[in-house]
Amino acid sequence: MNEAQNPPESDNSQENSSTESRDFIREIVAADLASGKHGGRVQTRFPPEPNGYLHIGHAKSICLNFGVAEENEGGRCNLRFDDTNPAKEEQEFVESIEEDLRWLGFDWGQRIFFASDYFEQLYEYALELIRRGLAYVDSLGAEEIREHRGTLTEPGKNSPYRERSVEENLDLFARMRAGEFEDGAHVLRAKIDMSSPHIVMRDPTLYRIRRAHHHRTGDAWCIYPMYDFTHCLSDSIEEITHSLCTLEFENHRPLYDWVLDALETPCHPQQIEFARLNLAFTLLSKRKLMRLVTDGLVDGWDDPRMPTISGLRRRGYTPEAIRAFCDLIGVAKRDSLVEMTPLENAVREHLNRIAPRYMAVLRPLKVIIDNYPEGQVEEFEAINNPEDPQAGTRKVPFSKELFIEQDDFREEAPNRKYFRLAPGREIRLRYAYFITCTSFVKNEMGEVIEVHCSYDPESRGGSSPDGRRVRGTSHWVSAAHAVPAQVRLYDRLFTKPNPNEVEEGGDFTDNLNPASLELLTECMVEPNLRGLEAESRVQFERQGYFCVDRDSSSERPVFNRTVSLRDSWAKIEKALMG
RNA sequence: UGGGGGGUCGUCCAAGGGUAGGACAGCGGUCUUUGGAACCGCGAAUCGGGGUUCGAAUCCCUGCCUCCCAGCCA
Repeated sequence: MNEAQNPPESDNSQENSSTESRDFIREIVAADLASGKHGGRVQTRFPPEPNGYLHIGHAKSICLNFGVAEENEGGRCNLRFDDTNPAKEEQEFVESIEEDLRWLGFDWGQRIFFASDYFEQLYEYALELIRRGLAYVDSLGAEEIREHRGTLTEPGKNSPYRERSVEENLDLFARMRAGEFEDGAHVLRAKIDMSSPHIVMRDPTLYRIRRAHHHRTGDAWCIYPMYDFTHCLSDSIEEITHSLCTLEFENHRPLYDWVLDALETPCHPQQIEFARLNLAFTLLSKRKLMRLVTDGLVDGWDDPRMPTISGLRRRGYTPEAIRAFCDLIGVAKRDSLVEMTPLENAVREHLNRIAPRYMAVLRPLKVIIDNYPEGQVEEFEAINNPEDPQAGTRKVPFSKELFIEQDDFREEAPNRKYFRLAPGREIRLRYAYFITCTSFVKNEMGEVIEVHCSYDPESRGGSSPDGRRVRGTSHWVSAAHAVPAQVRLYDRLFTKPNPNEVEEGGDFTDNLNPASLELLTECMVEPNLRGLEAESRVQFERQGYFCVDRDSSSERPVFNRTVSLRDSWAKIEKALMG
């Protein structure tokens, strides 16, 4: 939440120099600016429909639209809710969208608009279209309209109502508005060309009758304008110069231009299409994300496994990381499937710079230092962030009984490259002492439950006066001081790069990863980790970046793993095992 | 079989007739009190076939592959 107050990253400011390559959209904007095409203005807009939560795919569009505006002198970007379908839209979504946008670090000043604010104007435009003989009221049913539309390869047929007089159309349309007809009894259509090879041009529907409560206009209207009619006119009303949208709207551009050419409008914005983001192992479709939420397949829109902005936030992502990611992937027209790695890498990169370090043992194994005085407690000074000296230091208590990570001990060292604890092996406890394993204890299940060590008092602080080399360093928590915590480890939501790839008759939920959440309830963390604010982001040394969940309490902190640290030992081990 | 788009390293993005480049991933190394970070180095691509040209990722022809469109959704 506090990030919203931070100015956007300016690290890349030098990349804006003219020698840097620009994407094709910025290229067009620059050329238009140079030629004075839109009177030297740059005005974009981000036009979400409030029918779901924003996701990382929207972030791409947001960064593009707000970015293009920001980069140009006097450039502006409007926030406009495309709320023309009352059946799907809700106030909750309007609020979440604004919140996510602000959190991402964008500002639209007073320029927040709603397509529904233009309903009256839009209605006037429709009247004008009718007067010009360019629109008519069709009384065919939905089914019949579909039949008349033809197919991809066959032209459509004119509706028998196509040649109604202007007067009759005006009268009917007014009565549609007045509520004289049942839902679906009539529609207003543009009169274009039923034999057009562009299906979108075969007399597209402009208005439909729909008695539904609208989140803003309430019951004031029973007719609602369609996207194709609304969007271009809204753009024009707001004097947008460049209307950036995704590729699936490329087919609609002839209609976008037709409407604006058919009417006298303030201006004629240029629609430019770019490829939407696809992210491997997840889904970027509001409809499908909604399904995950409503079917209880995830824990709400902000489940940390969700690719939503709110999910990423709860997962521990930063706005800076998301923006850096959007920067990295670029903008083009070709379909692509972006790997998860650059996203993870972006957050690692940012968190490495800002996240304070702590020690936390996720899967504890008891270590007893036999030659350490019973009852003695020492405090060691630990560096909060080696990347940031300003972050200072903290004290961590140490005593005879500790917890280390189960992974940091083996009954037998597997190979020469293994630097961790094993009988006879010496390791360093971070910031503390060198210890050597002398023995271990197993339970009746054959599991190691206790490791005995001796320590070298000379190695206090983590280095030995004789200069002997110790390759392995383990993090640890003093048993007597440890705070029990819960940690949630997240993995990819789906098992396939493209979750939509399913067996005949199946659907995307078949590809849900059953292991996307692993709950660790026995974790032991250093006392300094108690009482952090929700959404605090930290690094657990040697493990990864974690974020304090809102379910956290000071008796029982709860952490979500944002992303693990790069783990080159895991790679070595994997390679060894073939 | 209609119309509209798109095909460049594993991935994402450049090069707009003149040495195919960057980022990420990968691999190798240096350093290291996080097997983290940082730093250094190495491999790796123009969808196919013709043509124009001294010279083609780029221009022309042709073929192939792929995405989008038949909502009273956006």
